[in-house]
Amino acid sequence: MRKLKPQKRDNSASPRGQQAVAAILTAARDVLVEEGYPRLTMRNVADRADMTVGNLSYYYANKEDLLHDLLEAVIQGYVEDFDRIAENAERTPEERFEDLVRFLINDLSTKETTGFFPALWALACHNEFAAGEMSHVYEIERDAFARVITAMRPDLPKKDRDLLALFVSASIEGQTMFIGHRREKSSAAGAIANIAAHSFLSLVRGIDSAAIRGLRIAGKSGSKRLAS
Amino acid sequence: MRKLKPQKRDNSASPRGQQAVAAILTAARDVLVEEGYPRLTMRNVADRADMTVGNLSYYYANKEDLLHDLLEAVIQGYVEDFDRIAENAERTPEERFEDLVRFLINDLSTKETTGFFPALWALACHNEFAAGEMSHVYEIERDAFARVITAMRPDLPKKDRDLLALFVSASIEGQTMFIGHRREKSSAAGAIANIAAHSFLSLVRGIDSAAIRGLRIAGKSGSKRLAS
DNA sequence: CGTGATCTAGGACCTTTGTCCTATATGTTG
DNA sequence: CAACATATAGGACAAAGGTCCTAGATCACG
Repeated sequence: MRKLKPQKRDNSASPRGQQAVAAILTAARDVLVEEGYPRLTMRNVADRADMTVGNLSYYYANKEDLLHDLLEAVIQGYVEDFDRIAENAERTPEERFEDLVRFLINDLSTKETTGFFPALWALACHNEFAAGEMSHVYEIERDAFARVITAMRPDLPKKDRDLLALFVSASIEGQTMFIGHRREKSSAAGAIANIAAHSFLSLVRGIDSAAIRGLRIAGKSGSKRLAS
Repeated sequence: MRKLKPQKRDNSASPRGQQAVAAILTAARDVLVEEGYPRLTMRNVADRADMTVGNLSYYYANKEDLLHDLLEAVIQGYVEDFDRIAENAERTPEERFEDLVRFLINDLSTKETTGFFPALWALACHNEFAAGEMSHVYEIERDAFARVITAMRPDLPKKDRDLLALFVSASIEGQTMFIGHRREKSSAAGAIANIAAHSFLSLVRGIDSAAIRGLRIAGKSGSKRLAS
């Protein structure tokens, strides 16, 4: 949230000020993505935004406020993307499902996503606000999946559809560290997208509630669990 | 790596010293897991190990060395687990595959895993050594999967088996943030484990190279991609 | 033009942190 | 016991970082 000094409101947000705030948030995002959270310092952000610490602290009186606005702004960008895709009325549910999977996996390869999300996950472990923002963006993502899955499998209870959405969404996120921007397996991104589309589509098409509750069936010996 | 002063070798590692190093590494891991990387300071580690910074710096002259030993030690623990399971000769390949999936998902719920890995992922983005350790542990994990997949699907080319191992391994890691220790969906861990076992088993049993290369087949309209 | 709001630079400050040094303590070994 | 390696505490030091303050610059507008 913009700085609120006792005597000044940020209601104004004059054009110059808005531009400065935008530059600050972009600079902050770049620092976070390119150098990591420990290097996200007021001075580093100010330098990258071509201003001084003194000026930065005119807009953001403390680091916490800056981090809040930064997370909010970045998360908001992703939220808008999800909604746009999930609502594409020109596609069948199965097509929309595959669109979502491929869009998300494709997005993992961008420098911003590969750099931002691992930082967010780590931050969310010990920062209440980051945890909330993370919760928010993934709720939107799962909801997008859940709507499409509902169209594909109206027979499944809502609880099971939500679980499928959770599983698919989480599975896709997990690819980040491996096929993300400049990662070891980034050349496999295309094949992984194909496997993911195939695997998740088959899963949603074919699974039944019994399997989710762990009642074994098709072609397997009864599962004797490992001693943990 | 233990401190090597010019005049002293660490070849000795006397019993008292070994104990101190163990206490330091445990303390460091706890700080990282419970408070996050930014709070992993020499003083915090020393406090938790019930010693002074001066004494800590006798064992670790700098933070980088401490971080190296910490990551190495934690990673080594996981590596040993994977090998133990993948080599269990009493189980069929499909059983071993399911064992691996369920073991990994089960492990996500531990405080150590839920806290350590997100920190490692973020660290690996900008720290060469962390990237190497992360690469190492996942190589072992994928290799465990790849061996079992080879037994299940000897007909598939090695390249495809490796891709399946990558996809499965990454998908499981992605569950961490959601069903991990004290996470929003941790109560769904059991159902997610069932879905994962079902989904990944079906995938490995049924996929063919054509699907991995993106040649559409079963029951779908040809894929017109989204404009990115 | 001039007056008030907005913006900016520069620096001061205090705390945290990594690193280092020295004086003791503790243990081991001849 | 004497001598030596090992271990520990306590503090010093500089660098980095978050925060704050003040003096100007810039700008909108009457």
